[in-house]
Amino acid sequence: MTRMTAADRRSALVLAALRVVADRGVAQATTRAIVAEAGMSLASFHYAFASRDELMTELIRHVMRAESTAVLPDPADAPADGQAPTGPTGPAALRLLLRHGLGRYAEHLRQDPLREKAMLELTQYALRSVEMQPLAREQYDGYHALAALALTSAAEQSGSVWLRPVDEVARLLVALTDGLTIAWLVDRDDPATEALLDTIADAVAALGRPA
Amino acid sequence: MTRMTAADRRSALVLAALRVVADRGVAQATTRAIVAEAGMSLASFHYAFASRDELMTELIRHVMRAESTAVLPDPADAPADGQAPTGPTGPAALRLLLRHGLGRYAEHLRQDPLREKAMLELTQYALRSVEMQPLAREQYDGYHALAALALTSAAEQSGSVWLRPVDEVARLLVALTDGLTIAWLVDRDDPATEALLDTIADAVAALGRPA
DNA sequence: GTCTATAAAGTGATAGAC
DNA sequence: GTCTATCACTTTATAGAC
Repeated sequence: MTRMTAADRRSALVLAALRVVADRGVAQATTRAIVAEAGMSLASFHYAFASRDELMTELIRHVMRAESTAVLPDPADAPADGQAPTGPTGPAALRLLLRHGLGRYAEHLRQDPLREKAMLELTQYALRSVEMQPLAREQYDGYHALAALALTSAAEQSGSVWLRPVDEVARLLVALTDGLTIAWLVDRDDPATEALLDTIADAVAALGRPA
Repeated sequence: MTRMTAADRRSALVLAALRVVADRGVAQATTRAIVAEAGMSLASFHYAFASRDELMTELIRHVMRAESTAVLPDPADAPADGQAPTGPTGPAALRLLLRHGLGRYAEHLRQDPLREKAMLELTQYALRSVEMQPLAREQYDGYHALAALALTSAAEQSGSVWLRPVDEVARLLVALTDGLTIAWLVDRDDPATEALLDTIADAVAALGRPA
């Protein structure tokens, strides 16, 4: 019917696949379900992709890129590199910065739970395939680097230093977000999650001290 | 061929299904794969279970029961209820108790990574089904209760009290184990995981103080 | 009770008309 | 390039012989 470039068709199929995975899960993301969501014929799928696995690989690559930017703090909120702290400093300030960042993630999770559920499923899916496992690894390397950046920025902004290497605190932070995501997806307990965010902020802030 | 009671056959199929899920994933745990693993015919499956979903429900129920006991500390290590601390006390003792318990979990994970991968997959699977979702919720309620018990015991043993409600610290601990499990399954980075355990012990111990 | 054989539906992928 | 029609295979589940 409609003429599209192969690249446009691939990207449309990837986006449709993401919606299907989010709504119904990886197992139900069949080629037929995906082309129906994209409004294409089955043959168009195989014109754009050699196989379902090729699409899944591209899908995983796509969500990993998108996720990294989605969790990034608004650049307007961050001070320029190497600048001196502008607001209040000390342990309480560090704790507040952490609490604020965590709250933003929780809000993101509540607003689009299917998306985070899909991310977890896609990670598991990648872990089952030798070809895709490196993608999962790259993704988590990216998360760790991103968390390290955010933690360094928070320390600078609050005039603090970390008592442990920032990479280790970053791994802790990533583990915490994964864990709180699963916990919330399982019981959807908002008050418990808010309390958890407070507890996390306390615990992580205890790993810093005034510079 | 061999005569078995229906209950025996069901339990044999559940155990076979767990092996298949661990080795090849939930998606590959077809009825055929499961009966092959159990050394039965396909018809025997449907004699014992009405459907594949009925088996999966029973499998999830089974692993949840088993997991709770697997992570429990050796009763020989724990002092009797309400007893006064016997060893060293104070923040360092609390941190050491936490680090020890975390180390035991990490060892469990390293020794049987497929099992923990299967647990995560089964949780996701349960979250996709309205009938099985309550099972996931029960499982995590159980985890939280178990973690609260372990944390209370650690505080008693080290003569400490928690600065936050123990249920909140418990939720933190469960989130951390889930998160570190995913991180390790993704990159299998043992040194980073050991460092993470140290960092976790520091951060969580900071939530306690001497009684 | 346990088997073999098969039904019924779904899957990824392709052929061939246009 | 895009479609319909179909192939070859796998899936869950059942029928019916023994």
